[in-house]
Formats: sequence, structure tokens, C-alpha cells
Amino acid sequence: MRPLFHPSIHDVRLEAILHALSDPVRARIFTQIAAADCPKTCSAFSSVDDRTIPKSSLSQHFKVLREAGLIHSERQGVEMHNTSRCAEVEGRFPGLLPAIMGAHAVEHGLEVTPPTA
Amino acid sequence: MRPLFHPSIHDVRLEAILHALSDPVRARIFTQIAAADCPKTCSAFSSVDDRTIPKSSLSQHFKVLREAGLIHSERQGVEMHNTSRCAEVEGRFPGLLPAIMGAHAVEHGLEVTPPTA
DNA sequence: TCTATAGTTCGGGAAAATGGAACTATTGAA
DNA sequence: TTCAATAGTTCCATTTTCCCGAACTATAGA
Repeated sequence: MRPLFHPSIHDVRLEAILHALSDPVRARIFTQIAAADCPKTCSAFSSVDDRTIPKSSLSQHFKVLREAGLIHSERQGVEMHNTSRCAEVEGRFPGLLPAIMGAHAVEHGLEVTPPTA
Repeated sequence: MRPLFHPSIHDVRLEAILHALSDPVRARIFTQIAAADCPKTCSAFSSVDDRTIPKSSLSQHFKVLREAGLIHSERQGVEMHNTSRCAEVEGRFPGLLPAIMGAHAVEHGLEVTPPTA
């Protein structure tokens, strides 16, 4: 099994990020990893929005997110620990991920209502 | 020739926008339309970054941008006038397009240095 | 009416995504 | 140790999507 490839942050391409997040399953996975306060395994997403995702497809989705520079994956025993690289991406493309995740929230009706006192 | 379809702004999907802009040719076309102060024709983009784009492909690219809700296309005589729908999209997904276009600028080394006077 | 121009549509080949089956790596128990 | 179980990966056939040449449509002007 070849080692996992993680691009250096300055090799991260906007095109790859947009492509990775243009898939609804990957967008879901990424937003949940980004929101989580501890690493998430791949199998944590064996179903997304009541749809079962075959594990070969899941593996591909994680690879796309990883190679786009959005997540970091590290083997921990038998499972994989995935964490987001939001902070790094924010350094390279300021405001990009917050805007996309905000839009994602708008679309799913989860927008945090601003404190309009 | 069937009439051109333009989605209503509240039917615009984040997924479609990200997909549309994840292609380098479309990203170029869109940023130039968005930056222009007058409508752009399709044939204005018959070559992008020194690469010739066949007109059947161009037509498809414009269709993807249009159906994603990013541009408005209107026949004007023999040609097509394309304008951006940035303002509408901004209303639906605040900050999204500025962030993507900012990232695009970062990647192409065209970043506008903020007036840190 | 004829010609030129600007785009669209069609259709076939190329490339990418999907998912089942087989494989690999690690753990823990017998 | 070996064996079984678990978590992911890789392979490969099928399906879907993308690309672009060729044919077509629509409009303008001579």
C-alpha cells in the first residue's frame, strides 16, 4: 500500500478545492471534519444523508479531499484519522473556506442567524 | 434552437457554482466577464491562455456557467451578450464570489495589494 | 436571395466517476 | 504464533461525463 500523498500548502490549487467540494458527498464529509473537534474516521461516513456510500467510493472521496489539500489523513492503528487543513488553506486563500461553508449552510438552511440584537 | 435557460436566483446551487468554476477555462471566462464593464461575446474567448478553444466546447462552457446561475446570456443580433450575475449571487451566497475570485487572483499572482497606507 | 458570422446541437471517442470483489495492514484474542 | 475481525485500498468493468469535429440554425448585411 503506497503512502498517502499530502500536497504542500503552496501546491494547493483552487481548481482542485472547488472540484473536491462540488460533490455533495465530499462537501458533507469535509464540513463535518472541519466542524469536528477530534479526528474522524472514513467509516464514520459510511452513510451520508441517508445514502449508503460503498467503501471503495468513500476511499476515493477521501483521496480527492486529501489531494486537494483539504484534509490530512493519518493511519492510527487499524483506522484512519482525518483532520481538516482549514487553517493552512486559510493562510493561502483567505476567506475561501469560510465563504464556501457559509454558502453550504445557507443552502441547507443551517445558517447561523447573526445576532441582530 | 431552444431558448436559453437561466435559473431563478433561489434555484442556484452551490454545487453547480463550484463545479462551473472548477474548470480553468470557465474560471477565466467568468472572471473576465465579471470584471468587464460591458457585455462579452462568446467568441471573445475563442482562445484562453494561449490555448484555442473549439467553438462547440466554448458553447458548452457558456451553458455550464449560465445554468449554474453565474452569467446571463442574451442574443443581440448575431452575437450573444454575456454579463455576470455577481450581484444576485452575492445576495444568495454572501462573500462567495469575492472569496473565489480573490483566491483566483492569489493563484495567478494578480492579488490587489490592500491599501495598507 | 446569397453570403458571412456567431452560436448551438449532434454524435462518437476519450476521460473520469462509481462500486463490487479481492487485497493489505493492523489489532486483539485463542 | 496463528486466526479472525476491522478499516481502508486497489483493481477493473460499467456507467457517466467531457471534448470537439461536423452539421445545423439564426441573424445581419450586401
